[in-house]
Formats: sequence, structure tokens, C-alpha cells
Amino acid sequence: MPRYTNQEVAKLFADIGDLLEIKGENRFKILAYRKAADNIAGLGQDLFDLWESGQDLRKIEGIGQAIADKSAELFSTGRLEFWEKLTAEVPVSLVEVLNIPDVGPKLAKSMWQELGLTTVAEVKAAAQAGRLQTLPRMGAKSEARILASIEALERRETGRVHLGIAWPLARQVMAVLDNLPDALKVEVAGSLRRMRETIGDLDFLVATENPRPIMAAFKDLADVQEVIAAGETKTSVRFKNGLQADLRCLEPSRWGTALQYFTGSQAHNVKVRELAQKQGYSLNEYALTRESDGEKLMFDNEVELYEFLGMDYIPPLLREDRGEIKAAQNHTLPALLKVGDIKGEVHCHSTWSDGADSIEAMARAALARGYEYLVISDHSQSLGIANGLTPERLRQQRREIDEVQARLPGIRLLQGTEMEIKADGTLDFADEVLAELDFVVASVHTGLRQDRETLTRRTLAAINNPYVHLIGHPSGRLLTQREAGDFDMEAIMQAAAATGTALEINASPERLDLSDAHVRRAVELGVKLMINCDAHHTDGFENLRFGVATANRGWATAETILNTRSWREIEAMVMKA
DNA sequence: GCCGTTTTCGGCCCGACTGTTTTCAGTCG
Repeated sequence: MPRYTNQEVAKLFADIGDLLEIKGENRFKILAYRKAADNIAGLGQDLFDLWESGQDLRKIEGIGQAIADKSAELFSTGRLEFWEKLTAEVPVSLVEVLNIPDVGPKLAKSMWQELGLTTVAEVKAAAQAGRLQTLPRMGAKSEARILASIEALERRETGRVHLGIAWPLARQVMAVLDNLPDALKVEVAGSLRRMRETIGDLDFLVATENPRPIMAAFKDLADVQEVIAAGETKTSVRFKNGLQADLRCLEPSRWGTALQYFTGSQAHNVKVRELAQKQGYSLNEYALTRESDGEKLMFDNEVELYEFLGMDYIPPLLREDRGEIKAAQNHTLPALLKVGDIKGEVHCHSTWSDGADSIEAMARAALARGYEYLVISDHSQSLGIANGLTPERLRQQRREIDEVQARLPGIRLLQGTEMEIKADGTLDFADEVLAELDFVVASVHTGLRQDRETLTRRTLAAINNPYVHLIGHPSGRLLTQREAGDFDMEAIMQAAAATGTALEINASPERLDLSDAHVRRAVELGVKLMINCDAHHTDGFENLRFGVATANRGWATAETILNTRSWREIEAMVMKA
């Protein structure tokens, strides 16, 4: 029986949504497939496992009888009759055509039915030949734009980026906007404000009485390659790195509704607006309008808006329609973890392996952040490419750590390792070596393409070792570059909970591993978690905000994050042997 | 196709901008 990952199932339902849209199906049906796809993608457990263990898939929000049945058919037979019928009717390659910016369902359908174009390559050739212009409402400008979009797509200049790219770019833009005399308030909204793990575009919001100079400054930003649209209150540009950014200007009195609106997520907003409707209001970015008499209520901040609608303020990190609205109504939202709550880290590197800075430099950086402790955990011997340490070099390193400790009494320095869980399933150090260390992180870096059983067995071996305290970046994914290994995360989380082994929330923006969805599941299972920057240089600690955001997005509180505690408490909680 | 402290049927969010238009459809977020 073939397995299916959540990503595969989500892709299938999302593709069904696209094909139905091209077909011209009922838009709510399309929405339902997309909603189901989103929810499956954000699930902390594999849908396949839930089905296999006989659970009712309809308990998952957005999944009803029809989609539960289709999932079961797919899982049990490896086929989906509905899909086969649909793709016989509408060419599946049109899903890729829909990925072209400015090509929506209507145009895709007309290109297909009028011109017989079903692939991106065919659309490109037709655009080059000037054939798209023969379609209704299509002129030379539209055709040229579509051609340019396809070429950008081919250069891979579109698509999502991780927070390590989006965040600094957004800070730069905000610094410029903040300096404009007419800008009263400046904020980045959208998925970056929610700290989603990847970002499709940047949304800036400026409160102002005078939009014109702000829009002008935005278009003149150094990194702008192209102005996509420029109207009265909205400007869209594309930066040289391919990322698109939108700027919206609005009156300060409407800041609350606007910020709420543009922060999303879309699914969250739909729920909030439904709630407003039940109370006799309609909500948009400008105001909350009472439907009985058209009276417009304005909100200059988000807190009052949420409270007016009968719930606690929902922080952006939680606005994903994953139960936060109900929790806000019941006053049971989790208390957010703050960057300052983290008291130290147990996973960082120095020049002893592949780090760029000395132990002393790393320790001073940690001290400057107010950390109480830092575990130096360089790579282990088998990771030759990273200059991993042998037991002999570990003993030498211990002397240096002790020397630095003597000079820096303000922070507790400890020696650890990031030990390889080797491709053959064995651990890189014998127990006697591990016993000498203050803390042991175990991670998989190699053989990530092994099959599920092999990969899972490797990590379980580490979890079951009494000297291993933490599993580093448990899924092995690299955002926008490499898929996670095919680990059985449910089994790993359950074993971690059973043995008291902690799992990492790696704060590096390329990793964010565990993901927010897995954090949510880990919290349910009572797994202990630790947020680490995996810093390879002193600036690496700056990534902590991404790890804390991921923890919050997974509804983890300080209670479950071990490194909100003192070293003494951590010792008591994770030291197994 | 999903969903329910108004509903198991009848709802399901809303506006800016562009291009090709003589009044608006399509796309996007």
C-alpha cells in the first residue's frame, strides 16, 4: 500500500481546486478543496496515518464527507476516480499555466479552448508569435506582460523565499518609509508579520494623510526593478531579487481595520468577517459597517477591533484559522513566548568545526544577549566536511572552553556536541565519550534520502540512547531548497515524549525545524522542546526571533520550551543518564 | 464541498488596479 505525505495530498486537492476553477465550477466548491488542502498541509500528523489508524478524517476542519471519502479512496487504492475523470476533461498541465502571474482561470480556459494551449511552453510560443492577442480582451500589453512573467518564472525569480531573505529586506524598506515626514505609522503586514516560514510577497502599510510622496519614495527604492502597478492608494513593485512588494496607504483613523485586513491570513479573515456578519456588521479594510443603518465604525488599532467583535486580541502569529478564533472567544489563547524568555542555547558552532567565530567570541555574543548559559556543540568526527571533532579534539576543546569560562564568569559555558546520527544507523561517538560531555545534540545530516523506515530507525536509536538530550533539526528540511527527510515524525515525537528527549526548534530561517505544524503536535504529545539558533557565527543568534515565532505559531508556551529555564532546571529535566 | 449557540439547508468576504474597454472583466491578495 503506497503512503502519501500531507504535502502530496494537499497538492492533489489544490490541483483539483485549480482544475475545477478552470472548468468554471461553483466557487465555494473550489474554495472548499483549497481550504482542505491548506489544512492538510498544516497538519502536525500525517493524514495517511490518521486514516490508517481508523480515525474519522471529518474531525479535521475543512474536511467533510466528500473529501474524507476521496482521501480514503486514494489511500486504499492508490487512485482517485474523481481525479481521473477530471483530468480527462481538463488537461492537468493547465495547473502550471495558472502559476504564470497574471494568468487566471478565465484566461487559462480561453487559451486552452480557443487556441489549444495547455502547457507553459505552448503559451510562451503563442505569446511570442502574437497569437494571444487574438483572444477577447487581450492586447499587446497583456501579451507582453505574460511573456515577461513566463521568463521570470523560467529564471526562477518568482516563488516564495524564506524569512532570512524577506525579513532583512523588509527592515530596509521600513527604515526608508519610517523616515518620510508624511508617514505616521509604518508596518509590514501579510505573511511576514505572521512569520510564516516562507513569504510570497511583502505587504507594507503606511498611515498617512498624504500618500503621494510615500508612494513615490516606494517606487524609487534602490532595489526596485519594476513597478507593476501604481494607483491612488496602492503601489506594487518587484525587487531585483524577484520578490514582489505592495504598499498601501490609508488614513490613520483606519489603521486598525487596515492592519487587521492586510495581515491575514485569508482564512483567518474570512472567519473574522463571518463573525462580524453574525453580529450585523460587514468588515473591510476601511471600517466595520453596521448593516442596519450603514453607520461606519472606525478602529485605529487592532486590539479594539478584536474586542469589539467579542474576543481577545489575536496576535498575528496565531492568525491562521487553526482554532485561534474560538480560543480568543473562550479566553484560552496561549500566552506568547518572547525572545527575552530564552535563557540560553545548547546548539552552536565555533571554529573548532565549521563555525566562523571562536568559542570566546560566541560566548561573548551570548553574554551580550543576556544568556545565562551556552553549550558549544561542534560537529562530530564523521562529518569531515565540517571538520568534525574526534574524541581527542573534544578533550582539547574542553580545555579551551574552561579557559574562556575563567575569563567570562557572567555566563555558564558548557561542552556539548552535535553528534552525527550516521547513515548506517550508528551514532558517531561511543557512550563513554558522550558521558564526558555536558550536553548531547544528535542530528541527521547525511543519507536524508533513505527510506522512511531506515531514517526513522536512525533517529529513534539516538532518542533511545541515554546520553542524547536533544534531536537537532529533526526533519532535515531546508526551506525552498530541500524537502524534509521521510521521517515518521509521529513515531519520533512519541518516542521523544516517552524518553524525555527534547526536540529542537531550529531557528535558522532555512530550517525552522521542527515546523510550526510539528510543534503544535509535539505540544499535544507533551514533548519537551528547545529553541536554538544553530549559530555558526556571532550574528547567528539574531535568528532567535524566527525560532520563537515558530514556537508561538505552534502554540508552544514557555512551559514546554526548556531553554526558558535555568541550566539547573534543564539538567534536572533532560539528563537521562 | 463545508458547516451549524439563529441553520442538516442555504448560506459561504471584499476592494484596488490594469487593460481593453465605452461600462467592466480579470487578476490578485
